[in-house]
Amino acid sequence: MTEKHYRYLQQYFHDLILKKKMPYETKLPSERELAEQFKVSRVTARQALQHLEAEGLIYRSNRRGWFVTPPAVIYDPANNVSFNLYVTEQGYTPHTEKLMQQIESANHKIALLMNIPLGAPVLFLHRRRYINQRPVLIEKLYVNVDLLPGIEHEDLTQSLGQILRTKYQSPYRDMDLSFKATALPDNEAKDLSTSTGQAGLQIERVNFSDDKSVLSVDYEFWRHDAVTIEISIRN
Amino acid sequence: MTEKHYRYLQQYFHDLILKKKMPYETKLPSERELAEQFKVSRVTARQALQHLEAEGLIYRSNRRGWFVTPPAVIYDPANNVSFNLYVTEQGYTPHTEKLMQQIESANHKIALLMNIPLGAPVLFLHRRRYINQRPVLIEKLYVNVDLLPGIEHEDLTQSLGQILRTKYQSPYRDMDLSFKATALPDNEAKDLSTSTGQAGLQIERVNFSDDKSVLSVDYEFWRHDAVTIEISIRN
DNA sequence: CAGTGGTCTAGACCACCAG
DNA sequence: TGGTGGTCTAGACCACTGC
Repeated sequence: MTEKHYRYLQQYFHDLILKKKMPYETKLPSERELAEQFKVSRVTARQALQHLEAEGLIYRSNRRGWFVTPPAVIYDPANNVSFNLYVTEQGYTPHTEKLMQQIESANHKIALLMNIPLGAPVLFLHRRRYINQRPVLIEKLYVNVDLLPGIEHEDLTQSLGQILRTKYQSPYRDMDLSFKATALPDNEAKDLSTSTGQAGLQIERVNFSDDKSVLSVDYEFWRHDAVTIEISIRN
Repeated sequence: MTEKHYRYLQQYFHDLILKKKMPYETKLPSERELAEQFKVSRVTARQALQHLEAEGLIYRSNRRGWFVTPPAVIYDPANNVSFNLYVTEQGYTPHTEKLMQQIESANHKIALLMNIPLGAPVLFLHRRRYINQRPVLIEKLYVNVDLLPGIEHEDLTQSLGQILRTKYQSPYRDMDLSFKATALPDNEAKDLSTSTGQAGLQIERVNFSDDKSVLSVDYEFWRHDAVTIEISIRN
């Protein structure tokens, strides 16, 4: 027996979804139903579902069930377009939720990056961002308040780049980017109402001003199936 | 009972590995041994191992066992440094294996990208690249032979960028990059001797010459735990 | 050949979500 | 409260690796 049982179930939904027979956000039958229909144990059905999840074709939401994944949004971190704008331009509906905002003391890493004293005040911003009501991104931002006085009184569900450009005449220019495919940490997985250990894409971004001082440091955790990064390098 | 059994095992090795008590490439005990030692079923032990794998702390090699993951290499696709060079510079040993090389007819997608007729000859190159004897990257390359006559007679285990620079005075300059965290396709998973559905990082790169013609199109599939992408954007 | 991970079963209870 | 996914057990056989 070289046929793997879970492959049937996987292939079945793989084909259905790619042929667009199942619209985005469609709920799949329950694991118990699938197990019965495909005459496999529930464990085997789950294995198939987990493979489909890894392929990015379906996702789970907490204990509510499995759903067909909508298309990934295309994101160019080097291009200073706000989340709200590029999501809208691609035909989706963005939404940003501020989970926390507070002035913190810079820890070692942040102090070093921003070239400020250890313990100096920085603005910490914790946001959750949605595409079509689906939470796709957790963002943790550290902002240099010395360079941007009063920033904490702005509407921080907006794009920071936007605020800097319009209110501070201090747009992002240069940046250092880092990407890593890794499991979402437990907290971020929970905030994205997915399961612990779920695959994700981690982005770190250090934003510099014209005079090369660090305006902000940005940590982003994306659902792996929600985003494709595209960057053009032009010399 | 709020304690999850698999968490004990996961935490145990998580701590051991982060405290560097287990050197890279150390083999873990077998799943059956772990199940017995931690008094859980083998299924539960496997779940813990899969979580550690998602974290990038351990990896599996075919049916040989589970091993501690070595550190990820840092890769800047925008910087024209060859694989051999940047791997070496970071203290590891690179190796490249040519799996296949042949002249093919351009399919629709490649013809469109390269702006050549459908069916025109292109050089297809299929390579596997290793870091410290561990296969980490599968590369599929399409090269514009019209612009680079004789390229098929070069030593194609070398960096293509290197060859272009030294032999053709036609270095890569501009490029379009795309990244996506996704499961490795079955063939690539097999070539990397990991399991199907394993998390990976997919990179697509279109390389342009000085006059904006397309020199090559590059598809890369990395083990997710083997690489961190770093790019600097300077305006 | 022995040992490994890969697949699979037929149950069970728990934690959480929605109505 | 009923249904969902999340966790878990104690087995079993298969496919492949390495000796």
